[in-house]
Amino acid sequence: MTEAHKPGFSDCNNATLRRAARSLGRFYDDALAPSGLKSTQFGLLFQIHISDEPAMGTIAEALIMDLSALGHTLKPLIRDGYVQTFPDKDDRRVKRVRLTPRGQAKLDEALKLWSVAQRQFEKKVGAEQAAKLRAALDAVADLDLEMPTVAHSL
Amino acid sequence: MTEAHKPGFSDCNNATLRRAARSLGRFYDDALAPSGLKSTQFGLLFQIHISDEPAMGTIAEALIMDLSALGHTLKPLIRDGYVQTFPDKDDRRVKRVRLTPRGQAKLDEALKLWSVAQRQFEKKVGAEQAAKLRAALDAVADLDLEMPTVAHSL
DNA sequence: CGCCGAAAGTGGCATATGCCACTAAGTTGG
DNA sequence: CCAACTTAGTGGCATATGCCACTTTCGGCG
Repeated sequence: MTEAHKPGFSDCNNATLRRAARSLGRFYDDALAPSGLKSTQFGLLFQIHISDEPAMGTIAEALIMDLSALGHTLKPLIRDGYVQTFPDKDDRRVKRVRLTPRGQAKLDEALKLWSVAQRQFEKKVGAEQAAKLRAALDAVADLDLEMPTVAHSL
Repeated sequence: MTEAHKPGFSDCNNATLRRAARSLGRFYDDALAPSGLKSTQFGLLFQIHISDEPAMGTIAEALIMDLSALGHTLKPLIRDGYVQTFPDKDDRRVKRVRLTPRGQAKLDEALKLWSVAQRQFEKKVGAEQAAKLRAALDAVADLDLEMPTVAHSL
């Protein structure tokens, strides 16, 4: 096996992932800056766009993010008039989300900026490689990881 | 499963990366929870540990994070007595960082928890695959991405 | 030596994210 | 029908990160 057993932190999958996320996030943020959107906001707007007036829980699940975190992240977008929420007709607990016309326009604007960054990235790493990487990341994200914590089976 | 993904533009490399980071981050956070450290804090402590009383700028560079962000992230760790800072002897602008004995102990404690999560992860995706993924992520993080920004003279 | 621009941090402000406790609203079993 | 449980969000609190505007030091340079 030729390698050490001692924990080399440089081998931490999570730390490596976060580091890459900071780096790439910065790049996409810069690209989107002219639109005034952060890459996270752009992603959120897009997710709403491709869904059909999704419930908050649905969005949170798709993005694998905490429901309350989504609620917080949504606030600036609501404040700026890009999205609006409305109660589900059948279940009053459910709050659905949709883009406003202004949000749609902003998304369209951001998409142009995004595609430049996206192309730039794929030019660097290769479209094929990028696709593989995304597939790997999706696989990781969808892993059903559980801590072998003994006392947690209830 | 239950993917709310539609083909096409939802192939944003950045969004995919963040999504995976949220997912994996939670897993490692859960694993480290008994120590009271977040995975980010653990990573930071470790980085300090493997460096030799690094300057803040050095740490920020290694982790590809904003210097001011590092400063903020460091605060809870200082407050809790895990790390301490001290001025560089030759350059009074430079602030160096080191673990306190207590920080070292906490890191040791966290390392045990971390290794469980790490092993769990690698068991799921395979050590080989994990290594490849980390390599790919490091490559992405170290890419010299530049926006083909149109105008401007520096 | 004294002014100037670069380098390293700090603080403030804003968004990103999570967890927890709590409320409101469906669901279900008796 | 009502109590108990479950589901969907909210609000508060804390950390994670970034950018920008300073402030303090350093390193030149005339």
